[in-house]
Amino acid sequence: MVKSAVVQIARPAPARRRSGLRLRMLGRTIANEYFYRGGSAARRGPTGADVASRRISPDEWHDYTLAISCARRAMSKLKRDAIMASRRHDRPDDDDLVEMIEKRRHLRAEVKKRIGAGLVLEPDISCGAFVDGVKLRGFRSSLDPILKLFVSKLCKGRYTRRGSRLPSISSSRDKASIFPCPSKALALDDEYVTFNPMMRGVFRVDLDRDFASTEECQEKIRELRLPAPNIITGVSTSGGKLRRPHVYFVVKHSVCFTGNGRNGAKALFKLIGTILTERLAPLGADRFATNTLRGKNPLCERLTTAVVYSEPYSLGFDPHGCESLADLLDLGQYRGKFSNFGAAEDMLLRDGRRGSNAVFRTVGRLCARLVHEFHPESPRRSARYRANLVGTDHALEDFEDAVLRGAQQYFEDCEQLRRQCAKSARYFFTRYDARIASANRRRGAMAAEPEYLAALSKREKQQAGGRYAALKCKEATLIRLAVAAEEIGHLAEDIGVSELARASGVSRMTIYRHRHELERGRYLLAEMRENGAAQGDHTIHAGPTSDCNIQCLDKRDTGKSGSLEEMGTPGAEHPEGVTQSRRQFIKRRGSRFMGSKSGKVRVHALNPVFILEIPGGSGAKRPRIVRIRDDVDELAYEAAVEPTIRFIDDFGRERMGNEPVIYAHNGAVAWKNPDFADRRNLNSANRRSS
DNA sequence: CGGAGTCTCAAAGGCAATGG
DNA sequence: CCATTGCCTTTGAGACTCCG
Repeated sequence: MVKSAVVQIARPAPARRRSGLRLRMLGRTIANEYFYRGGSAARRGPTGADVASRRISPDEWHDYTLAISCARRAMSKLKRDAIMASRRHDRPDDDDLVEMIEKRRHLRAEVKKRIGAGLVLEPDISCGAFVDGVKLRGFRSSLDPILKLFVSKLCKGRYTRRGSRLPSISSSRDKASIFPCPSKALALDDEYVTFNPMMRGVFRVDLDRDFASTEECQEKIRELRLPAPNIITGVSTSGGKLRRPHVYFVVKHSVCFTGNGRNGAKALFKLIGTILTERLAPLGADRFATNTLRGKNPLCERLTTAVVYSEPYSLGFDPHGCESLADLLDLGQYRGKFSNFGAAEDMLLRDGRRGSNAVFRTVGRLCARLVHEFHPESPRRSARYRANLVGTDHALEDFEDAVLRGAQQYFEDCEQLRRQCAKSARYFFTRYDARIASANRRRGAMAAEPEYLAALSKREKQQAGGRYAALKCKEATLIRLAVAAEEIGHLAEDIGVSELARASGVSRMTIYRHRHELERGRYLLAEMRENGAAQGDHTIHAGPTSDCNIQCLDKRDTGKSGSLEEMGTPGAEHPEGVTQSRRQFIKRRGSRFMGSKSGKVRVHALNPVFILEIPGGSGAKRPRIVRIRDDVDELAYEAAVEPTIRFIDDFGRERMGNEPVIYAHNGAVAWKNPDFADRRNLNSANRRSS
């Protein structure tokens, strides 16, 4: 028994990965270190024969694979040894091992059966509705690229989380009992799945009401002036109603939610999730949703899935053509309206009322906070629009008024307050730089503006970083000058240039440059001391801070941006009332499932052309293309659905072998896979589908 | 002669991204 | 993780002129 276990353990292929020469070198070094046998094992890893002939024991094999895994994760030797020791400690004994191997063998067989023979669904009650049975092959995710992307937002089947040997994907037949499933392929047949909590790329909104159809659901969402969801999933009742659907928005690049993830991107992700729920509240979205990391599974064959928009979104601006949710939702208007945003600043303002120069400080903070709302170069679109409409001078006046109104909440109205407000407002307005504007400069270039930084391209971020660095450099010089002047005992303006240069250690030229900003240096010094005192830090360091919160959102997409072609605006395509929409042709890249010739699809997030609906149960064999817009002319419409029809062809071949593939167009006209063209079948299918 | 003021240009220096 | 690139101002050396 034990011997057979040994042989089984050795079955996995030797760790000859093609992931790089360096990796192999590292693995080999460690292999040598741990169990050098002076022969082939060290060079190419142990084989089954090695193990069988007892030249390498199962324990050693475990050590070997674990050592390689540690090396791949670039661990220190100390940590590696600790992990290996702990693994040795709780390694299963031989009987457990045999059981484990049996389980895995069974699992592999299940997966093989699912992929090969297909899925047999028994008639059953699913999510509170009866669904009839059906036999299907293949996976629903083959039908549309967005479904595949959705799958990538789930955990892998096994061993995804470091330090955890538990399967990380969970699935279940109902909402209440979720259980871990060791295979992703099998988990995707269940009604509920859990998303990857570490890399989040899916927004799930739960709509707690029934809809007559998916078209109605999409229509209601459109009426709320929201971008089209990528996927709508629910169960169809016998009356054809869509019951309590889950609405999904999928983001192309997931946001890292581990400890190392950037706070800006996390904040933006959470904010967008909150806003989507808030805006969908009229349709029954639960804004106190308990777990947004679990949702109805669009790939489950019992549920009805509608693909409304098959291009993924991005959080902020994406140079490669993904439409930005921040843009489509007009995030600027929500600033300060949700918890965590603006609350801390309110506290600062309240606390700032004490002290000798309270007016000066409070007005300054008010200005810093409000200037974004009025400046013509503000990152906020609404502010830019308004400022350009009324003109810069008028915007400045408005800004002064707003600051005064704000200050009156904290201080008695008097001439001195008005003067201070006007002076500070002018100061902030004239020195406003949108690229480095931030509510809290000490935190880095654009840390307090998640919606803004996400909207920047890589180049723009670099530019902003450069400007920010330069600004900090200048401020450091100003502070040095202020410190030197203080040591001399006069105002910097009253000290000779050469003397001040000698005292401060900067060049004369630099002092000439900053002659008119010496006062600002004093202000910065005072501010720095104040902040330092608040944090119990009495050393003065004028250097820049290093904790910038910038998440690279376009890091991995270095491919050619050739998939995006800006085109003219055809009249038939014009969505009324949607003024800022960008119309694009997005060319889908060809792949195995999309057909060999990729077509051009005219799509837009605010007004998609059609919905691809895959019903649950036996209806899964009959996907429907539902037209949801009347203002598109026939030719444009045909061009839009054509690639999708191609996908369905491939999908159908995979799913049903030689059975005819039927898909209804708009619920009335049916096309059939031309390979199986048969007029008679087509007509009967048409009757069945309508 | 030394301080004040001006100009030019290359180097510095910090931030963000990238690639191995 | 680390070296490197790209980016953007600031900075400083050095040269020059003017003036008391």
